[in-house]
Amino acid sequence: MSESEIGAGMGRRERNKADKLRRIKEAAYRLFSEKGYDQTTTREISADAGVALGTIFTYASHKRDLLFLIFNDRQDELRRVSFAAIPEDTSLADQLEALFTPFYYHFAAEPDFTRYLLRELTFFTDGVQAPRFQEGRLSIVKRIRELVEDAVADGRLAPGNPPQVVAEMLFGLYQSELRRWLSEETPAVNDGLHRLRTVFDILIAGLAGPKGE
Amino acid sequence: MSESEIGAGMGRRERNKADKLRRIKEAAYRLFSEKGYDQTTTREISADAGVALGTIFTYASHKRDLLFLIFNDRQDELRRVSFAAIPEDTSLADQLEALFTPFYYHFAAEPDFTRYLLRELTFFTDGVQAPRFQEGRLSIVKRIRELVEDAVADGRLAPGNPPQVVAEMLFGLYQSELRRWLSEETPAVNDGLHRLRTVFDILIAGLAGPKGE
DNA sequence: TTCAATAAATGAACATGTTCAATTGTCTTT
DNA sequence: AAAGACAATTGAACATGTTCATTTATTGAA
Repeated sequence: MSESEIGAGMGRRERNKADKLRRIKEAAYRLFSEKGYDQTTTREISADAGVALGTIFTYASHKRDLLFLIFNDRQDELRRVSFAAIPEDTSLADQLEALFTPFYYHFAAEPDFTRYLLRELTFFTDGVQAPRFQEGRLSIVKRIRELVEDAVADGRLAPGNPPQVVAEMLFGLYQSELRRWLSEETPAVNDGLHRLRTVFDILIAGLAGPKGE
Repeated sequence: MSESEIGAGMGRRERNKADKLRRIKEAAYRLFSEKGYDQTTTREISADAGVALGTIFTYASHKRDLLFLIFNDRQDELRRVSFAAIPEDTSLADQLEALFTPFYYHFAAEPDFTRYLLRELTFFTDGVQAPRFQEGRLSIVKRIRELVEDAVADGRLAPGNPPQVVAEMLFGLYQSELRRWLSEETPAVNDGLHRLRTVFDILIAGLAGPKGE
């Protein structure tokens, strides 16, 4: 299904394309990870992938787009795993922690790459690959919204708050926590998750406490 | 006090420097606002400011740094106004709304410039001007923390939550709201502030409601 | 198989951010 | 005032992202 899969039913043209795309992804990922995004030149990537310089720009509209090209495949798989890991019949905080855990493990394994990714993504929606990346984020917010709605439905959360707003708050807090966590030299998964859990617990319990403000 | 102020007690050298800096700031701001950050070249800025190309890079370490060079002066003033506007003897939500209101007005007046600023600032701490910008953000978090501590002290908020974490949550929510708000074509101050207020109210009241989860 | 049509790949040329050795201007000392 | 020391400025040279006219490869039709 994905354009990167090298199937048998493809003609020569498609097979060559898929192969070039794979080589470009591999070269870009390896170089970005080893030397850093800024220190890697598009010429190096093209040489390493065994394609001409211009070919890079038929697969990614610009260098930034390469980051998303690389990450999009992983994101699909990550999201699948992450959604599957959400337990039922438990608290919203438990569910959210389960949802985000795979992301923390993945990002901890490649903190440099993740930092470049986060840096380049803000307000960046043009390009060939970036829209697919943004879609992925939206689908996470959507899943969180469903969790919130379920929790409200069976009384684990109070009704009244717009579920979309609540979902965006939770995702916003995740993002700001992620940035803080990645600011550390070598972010530890447990630290990051623990802090994220704390933050979610505070939002659920509220700052005012049981008696209200 | 600020290096950009053109005082009388300066020698020729310092006066020339201050004047060049002012011209560079003005040219960069005008061009960024008119044509956008990406569409403005450093050559244009240098020509417009009446300095050589290389001179740009003695005041800003790179193009990105120009954004912070421009914004830092404004940020100082903004923060002064903003802190002064915080009312006492009222709810934390009111205080936070007052704190952030001047920022929303300022950003609404130059949404394009603000978008470039936000885009470039993530994980970006090197350069000559960027550190001062980051300091500004830290001092806002610090002020929020004080507000939280005061609110806990006189019983408007429940004790028990680490004030630093709470302050960072509030600032994180502000940032994510700001990004969402600026994603709109022409962001309206009232819409943005209303949504921010909603988000703060939800955090203060908690998702679980009075009875707890 | 041959040929036209189309898609893909190429890399030289260009655009633009950044560096730095050389130059110019300012200040301090005598 | 002159000279030496120092700071600031300069722009040519360089590095690197991106474009695009040209070339090459693949496909489907005759």
